[in-house]
Amino acid sequence: MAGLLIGDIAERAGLSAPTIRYYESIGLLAPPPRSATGYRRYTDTTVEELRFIKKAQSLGFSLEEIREILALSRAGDTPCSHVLDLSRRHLAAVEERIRQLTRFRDQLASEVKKWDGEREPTCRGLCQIIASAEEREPAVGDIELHLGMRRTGQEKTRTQRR
Amino acid sequence: MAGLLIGDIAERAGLSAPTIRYYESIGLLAPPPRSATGYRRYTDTTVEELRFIKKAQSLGFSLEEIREILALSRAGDTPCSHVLDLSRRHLAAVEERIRQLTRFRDQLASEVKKWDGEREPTCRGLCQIIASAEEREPAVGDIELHLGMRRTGQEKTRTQRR
DNA sequence: CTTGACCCTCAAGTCCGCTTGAAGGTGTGT
DNA sequence: ACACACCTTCAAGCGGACTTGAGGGTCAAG
Repeated sequence: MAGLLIGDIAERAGLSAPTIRYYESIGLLAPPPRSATGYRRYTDTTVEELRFIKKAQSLGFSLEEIREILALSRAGDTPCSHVLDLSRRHLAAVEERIRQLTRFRDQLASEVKKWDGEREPTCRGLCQIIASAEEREPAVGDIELHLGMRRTGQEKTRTQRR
Repeated sequence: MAGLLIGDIAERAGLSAPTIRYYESIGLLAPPPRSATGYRRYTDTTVEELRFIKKAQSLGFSLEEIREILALSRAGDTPCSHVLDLSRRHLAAVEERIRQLTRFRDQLASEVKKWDGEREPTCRGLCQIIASAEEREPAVGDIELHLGMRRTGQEKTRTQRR
């Protein structure tokens, strides 16, 4: 009787029950105690954890990173250069992304505004904005963040033949 | 003899040969002429197209959207409300994302700065930043852009029982 | 004429974050 | 007793953007 069913915390945290089982299966969430008949029994703290996960996710952390963060945070308040590293890498990635998106937004906004008025929108306009966008050269050791940057595959260098 | 091999344009555009074949297979890239022995023969304009694709991608357009844009752009300079729609939706998504990332950056930056000085970094700090982040409620009709926002599953409402 | 670096196709695999389905057990209201 | 909304596990599927592998052909240099 004591404890919330999986559907209850799913509803409170705003995700589905299967998702919660999935999180447990990948070690993101600790397995909760079970009732005599095998039902998972949760407490409100799990709801908090789930909300934390959702927020971290929306900020661009992957489930893997969140798992790490949660593990570290459970380990306590000890100094932790790893967390600092993680944060710094995120910060750099976020700043670069903001810079890039801002430039894109400015161009796109001015184009949309131009169209909103009298002119007929043409595809050329949009294409030119894209074409003139600064190319982002993914550097070695680039951040593997999920901030909308697609991973770029490794480019095997061709051996010169001709 | 005339024309670049797939490996050549791959190298010049900065992607892999299989990727280029893949793009062709999904109709993103027009099938090039072939040599007598079946080798794809490209020109420099394909390299330009591939670079365009890369840029559009880095700005958050999906391959599907890029396909659309390219199709429209090939159709010429004709008025096109679809492009305007597409641009406006992108603009809204980009602005929301910038807003969100900026808030996150500010918090993260101040925390990292605090740690950079004298204090010992703790995991709690990072966790608190995340926990205090504003939750993004994905609205109905939310833009399906790939700007780092994860899709949220539909939440089936539980029927009240107890 | 062999070696080795390219090219071809087609199918299948990968990663992430889930969702969906099948097959079955539980708990409560009527 | 029955319906019905829950719960369980395990397996498979999905979407996007690729990558990898198998099996085989081509072309230029040594």
